This record gives sequence, C-alpha cells and structure tokens, in this order.
Amino acid sequence: MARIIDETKIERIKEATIQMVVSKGVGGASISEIAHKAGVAEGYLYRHYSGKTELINDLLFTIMNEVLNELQKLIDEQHPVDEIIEKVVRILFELANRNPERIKFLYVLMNDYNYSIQNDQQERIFSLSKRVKEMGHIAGTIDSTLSEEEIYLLGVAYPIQFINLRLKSFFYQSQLGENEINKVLHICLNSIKSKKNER
Amino acid sequence: MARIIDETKIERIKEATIQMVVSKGVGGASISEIAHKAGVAEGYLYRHYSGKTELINDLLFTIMNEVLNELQKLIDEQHPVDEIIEKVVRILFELANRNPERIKFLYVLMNDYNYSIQNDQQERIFSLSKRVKEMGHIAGTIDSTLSEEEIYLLGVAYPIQFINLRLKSFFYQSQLGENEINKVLHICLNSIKSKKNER
Amino acid sequence: MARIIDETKIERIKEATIQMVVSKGVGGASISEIAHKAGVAEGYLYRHYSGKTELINDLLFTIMNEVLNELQKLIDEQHPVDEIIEKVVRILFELANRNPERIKFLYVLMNDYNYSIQNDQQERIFSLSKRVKEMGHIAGTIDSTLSEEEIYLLGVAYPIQFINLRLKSFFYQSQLGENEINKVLHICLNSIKSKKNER
Amino acid sequence: MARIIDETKIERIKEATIQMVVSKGVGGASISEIAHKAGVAEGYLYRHYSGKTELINDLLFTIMNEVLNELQKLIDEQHPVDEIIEKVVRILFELANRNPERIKFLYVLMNDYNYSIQNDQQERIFSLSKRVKEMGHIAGTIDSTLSEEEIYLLGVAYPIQFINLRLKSFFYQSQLGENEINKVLHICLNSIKSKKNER
DNA sequence: GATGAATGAGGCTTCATTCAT
DNA sequence: AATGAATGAAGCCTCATTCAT
Repeated sequence: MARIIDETKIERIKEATIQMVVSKGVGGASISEIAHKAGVAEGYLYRHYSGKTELINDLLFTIMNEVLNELQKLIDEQHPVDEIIEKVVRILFELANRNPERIKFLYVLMNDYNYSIQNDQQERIFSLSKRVKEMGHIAGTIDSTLSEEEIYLLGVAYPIQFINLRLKSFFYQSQLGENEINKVLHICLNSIKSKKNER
Repeated sequence: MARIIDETKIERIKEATIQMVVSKGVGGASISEIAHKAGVAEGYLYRHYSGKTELINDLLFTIMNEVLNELQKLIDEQHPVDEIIEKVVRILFELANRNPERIKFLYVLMNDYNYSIQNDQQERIFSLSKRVKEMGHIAGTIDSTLSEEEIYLLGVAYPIQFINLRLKSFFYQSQLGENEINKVLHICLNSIKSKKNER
Repeated sequence: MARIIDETKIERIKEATIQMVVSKGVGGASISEIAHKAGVAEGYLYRHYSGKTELINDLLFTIMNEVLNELQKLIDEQHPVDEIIEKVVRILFELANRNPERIKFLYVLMNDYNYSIQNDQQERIFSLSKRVKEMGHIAGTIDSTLSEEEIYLLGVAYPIQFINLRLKSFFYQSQLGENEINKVLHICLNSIKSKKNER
Repeated sequence: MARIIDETKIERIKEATIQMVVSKGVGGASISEIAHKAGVAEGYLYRHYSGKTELINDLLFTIMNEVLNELQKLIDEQHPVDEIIEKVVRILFELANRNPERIKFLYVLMNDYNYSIQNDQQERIFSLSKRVKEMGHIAGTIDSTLSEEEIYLLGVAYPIQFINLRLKSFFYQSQLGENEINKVLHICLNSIKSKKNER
C-alpha cells in the first residue's frame, strides 16, 4: 500500500519534470517548482535521485526506453522493412498526438549537451538499426548502400524533426494527421527502398 | 581621444560564447566563464549586449545570416534545383569542416525552446524554400507534392542533423569527407527530384 | 517533520535592516550586510521577501502600523483634542527613547522618494487627522482654519522632525526628556488651539 | 573663452545631477547618466570632483549656500523678526515655485545619512538662528522660551516639510500659492511671537 | 520515511572609477 | 584638456542541495 503511494509520487515527479522541461527548458525547470507541481517535498526527490541531472537523465532514459521497446517489438516481429518503417513513423506520430510533451522532451534533451543518451541506449539504437539493415539486405528491399546511421536518421530522426517543426509551428500550424504521416513516409520509404526496381 | 573600441575583444567574446554554448549547452554557458575565456572584464560584455539573451540571440542571428546569405546568392544565380541542393549541402559540410563550432552552435540553438530564430529570418527561410520549390516546379525537376517545409527539412535540416550526429560521434567517428557528402546528397536529391522519370 | 520556521531569524533580519538603513541610508543598506548582521544566509531572506524593496516596504508598513494603531486607539477613546495631541507627542518621544532606531527609520523612509507609505496607510493618516479636526471643531477647541494636513504636520511631522534633529545632534546633544516634550507641546498646542479665547 | 565653456559644463553637470537625484534618488542617479544628460564625458567629471560623493556634497553645499546667503542678507538688513520670518517663508515658496527641483534636492539630501550638511554650514544655520533669536529678544517680539533650534524648525524646516508634502501630493494636489504661504505663516508667526500680548 | 527550512555557491548585472589616447 | 573604452568590485537574486526534525 505504502509502496503504491510512492510509485504515484515518483510518477507525478516524472510527469511534472517533463512538463517543466518542455515548457521552460532544462535550465528553467527548477527542482522546487517540479516538487511543488508533483505535490511532493523537495527533499523527497533526493531520496530517489542524486540530483537534478540524474532525475533528467533517468527520465530521458525511461522515455527513450519506451520508444525503443516499441521499436524492438516491431523488429522482433520480423515484418518487412518498409512495414517496420511505416509502423515506426506511426508510433512517433501517435506519441506526438497522444502525448506531445514526451516527444518534445526527447527532442529537447537529445540536443542538450549536458544530458545525452546513455551509451547502452546508443548501442541499442545502433543494433536495432543494424538489424533493420540486415533484414532489408537479405530481402533485397533496402538500398544496399545505406548504413545504420542513415536508417536511424530517416526512420527516427527525420520524423522527430518533422514533428517538432510542426509543434513549433515553424512553417505551418501544428497539424499531425494522416496527411503529414504520408508526407513523411513518402520521403523515408522512398529513400530507404532498394533502387534496383527503378530504372 | 579616448581609446578606440577593440573590435578583437568583441570577436573574442563571440568566439568564446560559441564555444561555451556548444560545450556546455545554453544553460551551462555562464557570462563569467565567457568573459574569462575571452580575456575580457565581465562588465565589458554589457557595454555591447544588454544581457546574455541578447548576446546569444545576436550570435544566432549573425551565424544564421551568413548561411542564409550564401543560400540566397546561390538561389539568385538561378541554377537548376539539384545543383542548388548540392551546393547547399556542400556549403554546410564546408562550414562543418572549416568551423565545426559554428554549425554545432546553430544546431544547439535551433532546438532550444528559449532562443528561437527571429521572425524575419524564419520568413526568409520560408521564402527561399518557396523560390526553390517554384523553380523546380517550372523546370519539372522537383516532386510536385513537396512543400517548402520538406525542401527545408531535406536540404538544410537533414544535412545539419547528419553533420551533428557525426560531430557527436553518435554512430561513427566524426568524418565529413566526400563520402559523407555523397551519402547525404543521395538521400536529398533522390527525395526531392521529380518521380515522373521513374517507372 | 521539517524544521520549524525560526521566527527569531526574521526578527533579526528586521532589526538588522532597520539598523543598516538608519546608519547607511536606504541605498547604502545592502542585502549581504543585512544578512550577515542578522546571522542568516543571504538567500534565506528571499524566502520571506521578494526582494530588498519588499523587505523595506514591509518594515515601513509594520512600524507605521504600530504607530497608527496607537494613534487610532487614542482617538477612539474620544479624549479632548489637546489631550490627544499631548498623548501623540508623548508616544513619539517614548518611542524615540525606547527604540530610537525605529523612529529614525520612519524619518528616513518617509523622506525617500523610492519608498513611500502605502496608499491605505496614507488614507488612514488622512482619516485620523480628519477625525481629530472634526472633534476639535465640534468642541470648539481647534482653530477652525486648520486643515487635516496641518494637524498631521503639527501633531506628527513636527515632533518627528524635532526628535530626529536631536538624534542627529544637529543643534544640541541628543536629549529627549520632559523638557523637550514640553517645548514641542508648547508649539503644537498653541498652534492648534482655537484663537477665540485670545484677546 | 575656454574657461567660459568650462563653467557652462560644470553648470550643466550640476543641473543634471539635481535632476537625476530628485527624480531617481541618490542611489539611482548614476554618473554616466548625469554626464550624458550634461553633454559631458564621464571622465571630465572626475577632473573637478573626486567622485560621486564629493559631487553631491558640493551641490548640497552650493544650494544650501544660496539659501543661506539670502537669509543672511535678510537678517543683516535688521528687519523686525516677524518680517524676517515672513520673508524667509516667501523665499522658500518662491524657490519651490521657480525651481522645485532645488528644494526637493535639499529635502532629499538633508535626510540621507550619507550626505549631510557640512559642519560650517550647520554652524552658520545655528548662528543665523541665534541672531534672529537675539533680535527678537531685544525687541520683545519673540517668545523668550524659544531656542535657536525651534526658530530653525519653525522658520525653515516646517515650511520645507510643508512644501514637500505638497510636492509629493501627500494630502492635497500640489499647490503653492498665497493661500498656502498664509497657512504656513499663520503657524510660524503665531508660534514664534511673544505671548506677553496675549491674555 | 518524509518534510521543508535553511544554506551558500554561483549566476547576472550595474556603475563608480581609471587611464590610454 | 578631454574623452569614453574598459575594468572589476559589489550588488541583487536563484536554486540545487542538505539536514534537523
């Protein structure tokens, strides 16, 4: 029972942190405001995290993990590559629509030099990209000159960039519907697929 | 009569700011450290900038402007679209090799929610993208379904993303030679070009 | 659970502030010196006051209120006007003897263009003066040409001016005994009382 | 010729200082703003004053001197005491109407603990008060219990207090006409004059 | 276990003052 | 003689972190 209450608190802290980081930036998110928003004492936070850096790193890890787990599952299911790519993109868009804070958080943190993705997750991303690449090579459905790097850039980074450009209303009002998914898919799939079919 | 303004000081401040922002993030770059690194009194900085925000915004504007001016010139010269794209990408890579701090700075700032590109520059980016789009439409060399947004994403954002992934040694050691340029160009040009030639 | 707010700390801050303002002027009183004198961390102060201005305004309000409450009580008791004036003057002298810093503080702040008495207190002063005036008019014991302004000037401002001239040893060594009270009363009462008794 | 230009500069500095001190307080008046307002280089100021403190003290001395000289002249002319008092009050009101900045400046500075009236001027005030007192005693026109202190308080401090209360619009809108002069004179003269005529 | 009072290092900024020109 | 560029001490304030309760 007591533990359940705790879990809620931790959850509330995480939620508050995401909101604060997204709305005020990493520097603007203060521990006291996060604690207040979470309805938790400032000191409580330090019983679970060694400090602000760890809190944010942990969150980045958690959110990243959620995404990676979904991708992992997808890849484990051994779908064809273009189906995988499509599903990845749809996952990212769905996340953006269901919980824009989370994808903004990812976007902001991935580019902050004080909080970068942990090594093991970085390796996991690499390894997932590698598996996609190999699956595509075997099936002959992927451009054989593509590296893991480009699979990541096209399948993950590009959609995230697109989504955040929209969330920032950089060019157009924020809209992330089927139309936008298709625009992104068009680019990604076209770039990834083997050109032997072309003439 | 009195001393002449030492322009090298201002230059040193700018350089120090770029380095600090790139190495420690926007939040981690402190005025006192910047001043120290530039070999300038802390207060000196405030004779030229109203504060930290203005300093960084001014730098972002300046660097952005340099890039935009190069693009502008390119577009004004009325080359074919794929030639323009190629040259844009080459400009970005050249900048990355000549002055990696600058492109890292751009990358960091473009993704920080507290310091965003000025409205007029945003509009300039849109208008440049639009002109490229129109030139491509007229010549029939560009996929007619592409919007300005995607031209920007493919021609500018994607190369910058690629470059920074390398500068961060995310997947591979940082190397930005002809090979890498070709990898990027392959993706960009392939995505942008009209598909009417395809089967 | 957590520590209880140490009220003596706040008290010490207030005392230190009064002393610093009185000895170095409003501008010369620095937060760091105040905190040091109070034996409190600099930042602590900001958990109770939003800044230096609020700290000083709050103190001015508090001290002013203490004085106003005493005057209010006096007036509510419906004594004859000259008795009221006498008691007001005695209150001010007593304050000066018991706690000279407080009356110096009042004096300094009342004359600083950056920290003035709050509107509601200003109105309260006016309203108290008005009631004294009206009581005097009804009883015929007050010069009917006097305005609220002059009642305040004679009953409050003049005594405070006198006291501070002495505290500054401007003309004479600081001495604030029965003699001085009578000197002040002589002036005040003589100026206020109705002249219809005179020949 | 060159000297004349200089004198203008010094004059402009003084005028600018008065304005700045009155409008922003002693603390808020910055050397650079004063110099700018005076159309003079910052460094120039330091060729004539050792620093901000000296500049302000010098000004306080100068303005005080102007007032004291007028009073001196008045007293030297050996008018009856109540005539002197009336003229003093009129001088102060006239100053307030002609140049409110100056009387505000006096008022502000006289109450700031970092800049107080110089000893010799203090003694001069005392000596002038003394002469008035003695003249009144000889002629029997002054209450013989009054001290120099009270003559100063009634003849100078009270009018200044009155004037500044009005300039601050504490009770009433700022108006300093014949009506107000009479109100002040009524109090001053009534308090000062010998009571042997009264019954 | 949990709280939140208290700390103090470090950030940003101002401005009197100096001094090369 | 005059300038105003440059300095840096000192001010105000924030906030991550600690620790008595």
